[in-house]
Amino acid sequence: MSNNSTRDQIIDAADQLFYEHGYEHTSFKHIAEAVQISRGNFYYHFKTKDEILQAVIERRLVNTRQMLAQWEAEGQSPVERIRCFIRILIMNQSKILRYGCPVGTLTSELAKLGHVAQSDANGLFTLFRDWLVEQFRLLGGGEDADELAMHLLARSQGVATLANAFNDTRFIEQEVGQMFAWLDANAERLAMQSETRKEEGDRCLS
Amino acid sequence: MSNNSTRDQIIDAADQLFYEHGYEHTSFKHIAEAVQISRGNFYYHFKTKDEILQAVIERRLVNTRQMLAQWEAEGQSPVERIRCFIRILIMNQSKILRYGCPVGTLTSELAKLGHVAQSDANGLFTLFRDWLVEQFRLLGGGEDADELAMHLLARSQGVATLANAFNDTRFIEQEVGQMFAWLDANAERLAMQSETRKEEGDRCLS
DNA sequence: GACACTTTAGGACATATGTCCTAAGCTGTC
DNA sequence: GACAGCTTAGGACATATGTCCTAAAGTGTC
Repeated sequence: MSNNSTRDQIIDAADQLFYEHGYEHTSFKHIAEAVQISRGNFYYHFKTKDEILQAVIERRLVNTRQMLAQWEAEGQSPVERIRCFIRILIMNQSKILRYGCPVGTLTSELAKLGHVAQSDANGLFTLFRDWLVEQFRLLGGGEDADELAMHLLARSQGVATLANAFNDTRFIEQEVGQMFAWLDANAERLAMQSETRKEEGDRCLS
Repeated sequence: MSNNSTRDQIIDAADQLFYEHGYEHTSFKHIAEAVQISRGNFYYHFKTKDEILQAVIERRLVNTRQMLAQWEAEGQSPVERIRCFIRILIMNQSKILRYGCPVGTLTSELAKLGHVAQSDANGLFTLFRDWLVEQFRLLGGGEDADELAMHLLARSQGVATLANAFNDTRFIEQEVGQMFAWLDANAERLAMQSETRKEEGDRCLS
């Protein structure tokens, strides 16, 4: 999706800097220096700071969609796919310890700034939410699928925030273990429920 | 704790503005205008922006300690006290929907800025953490008390972050209900465990 | 009323920032 | 080689910001 064009390099650098130092605290100059181009050149590609933010969010949306699609393509069970989601906390451990969750911290900042792009950034959350809802539905979650999805999303957000504040690796591992257990328990419960429902259906038919 | 002195008014205004718009996005001018004083007068009370942040954090620490002490003074059971903590999400609902958790968003921002006051802000988390640990210990949590405290802290953080992003009141209520249930289940479990331990002790004595 | 101390007002100053302009360099096509 | 279009460099410009200075106003004490 991203080649080596100046424009893409700018988005890459901005993406990283926004994550590490926040949107507001990142200036044109910072980004230009990171890419080693002049501010004038920068302006040629992006007229305003909002434009870069927009591009960064769009790239993140694309990358996230791609990641979710890959998890699906790997053809595992819904439970295994949800485990992939939980495992992000482990995979991105060191970054999370230092800068928190890229999605959560960005939406929080934009909410405080009253920035117009806030709803676009929220789209990142929605992406994960909808995907998780789909997985829980496949597990037989039915009406509860959204509640389960939001619950898991919230758990991982909280873990990222506290792990960042306390700089605590062990806490992440601890909570990830609990989330796995929670997932297994719910998967089993939902399987049993749909089993029961099937039997009831059979009884009605006979 | 806070009287009506100019200094206190400044801290009040800064506290609120830092929460609503973020530390970096709040300028000397914003605060001065909120208090309706000149920038010169402002400078008389606080030489640097860091000094105001320090004062705001200290005030928050004092207020939080006071709140926790009050929960204890009301002389209820540890479970009821922990419920007070969970209920913050309900009490401060409208603010959380708009600006997220005051503690979590501040520590996140300071972490990104690499600000020296980050550790002081983390003290706010530590305050809640230690207090919760104490409550869970009273419930018989023993070794697990810290894990339970951190878990609850993380859950409420996650709820605040997502409620803010999705501007969703119902989600807060939903999750608060689940946290209450989680608390009751754990309180019961811990009570049974310490009961068993007591019986084992009795058996050893006999 | 004189004096010392605290508090306030208003603006100075250097720096940083977002935005914008102009001229030069590069690249491919005829 | 000429030309057009894309890309880049460098700096201009107005504004905002954190910090700092000086003078005046207010306040209480003797």
